[in-house]
Amino acid sequence: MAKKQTRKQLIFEEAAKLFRDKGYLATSVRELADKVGLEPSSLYSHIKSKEEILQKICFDSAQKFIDGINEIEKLNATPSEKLKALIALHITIATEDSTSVTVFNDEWRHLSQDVLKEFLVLRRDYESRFKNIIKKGIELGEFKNINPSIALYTILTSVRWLHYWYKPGRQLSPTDIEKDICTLLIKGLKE
Amino acid sequence: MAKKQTRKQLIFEEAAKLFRDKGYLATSVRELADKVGLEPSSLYSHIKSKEEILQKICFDSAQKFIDGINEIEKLNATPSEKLKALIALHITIATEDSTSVTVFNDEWRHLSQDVLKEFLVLRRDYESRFKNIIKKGIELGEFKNINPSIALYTILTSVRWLHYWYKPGRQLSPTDIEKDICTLLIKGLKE
DNA sequence: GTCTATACGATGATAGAC
DNA sequence: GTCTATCATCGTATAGAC
Repeated sequence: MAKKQTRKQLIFEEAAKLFRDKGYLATSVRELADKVGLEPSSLYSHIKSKEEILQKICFDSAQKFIDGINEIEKLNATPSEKLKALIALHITIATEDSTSVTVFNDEWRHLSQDVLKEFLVLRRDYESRFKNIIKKGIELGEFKNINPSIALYTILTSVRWLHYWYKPGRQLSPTDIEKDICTLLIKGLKE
Repeated sequence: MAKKQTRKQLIFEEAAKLFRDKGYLATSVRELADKVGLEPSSLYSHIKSKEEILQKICFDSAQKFIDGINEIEKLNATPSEKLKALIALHITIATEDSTSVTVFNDEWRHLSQDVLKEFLVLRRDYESRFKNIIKKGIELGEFKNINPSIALYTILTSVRWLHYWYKPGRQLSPTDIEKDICTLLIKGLKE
């Protein structure tokens, strides 16, 4: 049932790759049409607009992070364990679906006003929940007393290069990467 | 002598802000002209092209990082101390000149082919020198034995959110931020 | 240096035949 | 659903008068 790739799916996939490689604005509808083997106008039988594609990518990715943090919050676990799970979540999403995540990370600002607003609400909410876990850890004395926002953003962005470096064929598996990044962020680089 | 702001300087400054806020491609020459109070065509008495501005921003920023690492490599210091100095360098540049750094970070890919190539050579060289300091630290047993590339990119990107969060008026000074980020990356979040 | 006027290509998107 | 034809708009940049 989910075996056959519809043309619509193909369009979204090729668009994601182009958006990732060149950026949303630098990707033309003509170029996308070319990639999927259609005339530009034919695309519009499948999509409403170029922005519709960006919207889907951004909100689908956002949903993955939200689903992840929903599960993690439910865990009966310490803040340390939750933080580890969050880092793992980011690494999993970044390695399993690197194309979408790149677009989600870098191109969201080209969403049109109303949609952008909606997107930023989701993001702010996610960040706030992530930060609460850090705060709780500090409160309980599990974490060092550093500024929670600084910790949050440092951790959030410190996995944002993965999509650009990680290639499925590499010697390092996502698990290896996760181990090193967790070590670095939680125990520090210093021996 | 450097007191008077020339119109050319004003153009570059306003362009940097627009590129930062909207992205290079989303910024039109018409809009830039409007910001500096000129007709679009008049800009071309001061600049050769829109891309010339992007080039200047990217290469000027690159030079700051290169100057910084030049000095740090000369220090008679341990890898730990050099790493701290490198993190401080990134934070200083990101807080003192956040506009340019944002553009440098996010918009370099819109440089045209030849210039882009040149830029990537500089970046690769910088990253390689940064990585060597990490490798040396691992070799000497000062740092944990984690993958040097992972450490490099985690550290590099972990200061890349600053320009978006840091406002000169904040309660936290660049020194405070530097302290927390260094603690997090070097000693880890865990107490 | 600044202006008005404009070239001219690329853009996202639509109309309507098949 | 796909095509050809086309639109309106906007992009960077230039020409030439003042």
